[in-house]
Amino acid sequence: MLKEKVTSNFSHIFESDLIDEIVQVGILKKVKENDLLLDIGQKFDKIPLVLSGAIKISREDENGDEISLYFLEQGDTCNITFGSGLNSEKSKVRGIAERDSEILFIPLEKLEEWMITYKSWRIFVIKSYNTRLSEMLEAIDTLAFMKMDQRLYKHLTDKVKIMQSTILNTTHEQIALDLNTSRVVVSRLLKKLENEQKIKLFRNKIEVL
DNA sequence: ACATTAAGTGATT
DNA sequence: AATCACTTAATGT
Repeated sequence: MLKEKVTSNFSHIFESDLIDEIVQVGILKKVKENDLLLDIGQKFDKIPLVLSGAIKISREDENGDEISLYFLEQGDTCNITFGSGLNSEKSKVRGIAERDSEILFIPLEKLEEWMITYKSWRIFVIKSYNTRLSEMLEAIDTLAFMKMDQRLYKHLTDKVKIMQSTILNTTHEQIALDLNTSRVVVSRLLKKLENEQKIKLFRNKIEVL
């Protein structure tokens, strides 16, 4: 059953020997929406492969203000943990389950081993670094160049993609936290979007049209 | 019925 | 775009 899940996610990338190894050493963990998977400052000896669901990766400043950077989706891995893991550094980001998810944890030693034994693994790691860097750049662009109203709309549409639903069960307050702004600002801009017929507002609920 | 939480709004910086 | 100060609306106990 675990094997099927790994196969369906990775059979196009990994040779069957590697998939067998992944199934052998991987520890499957089912997490619920809003579960904390990895906190800032935490050490880790395992690497997560996302089999299903989505993980929100966020940063935090000295005052405890948070800002979400990007999401990990199925087939993704948190590559930041590769580098830091090998140097036994502490995590610089936080990972929270955005929805119910299945995560396969791989022990760090295996990763090093596979880097040598499996070409497909090397390629996977490099590619994953690449996509993560792209997402990072996108996050920077968003923060640096986009105004709050654009950022808000992007956030909503991103979330629709992640949740695979146009109905978002969230509050203005929660959105404000993700974007590191105030609730009042979010409320006003949402109202504007509603007037533009882009969304519909309810209590604890937003429908993106 | 009352308290709590979410959301709407004008005014000010 | 943020903050204050207040109102209104929805929901839980």
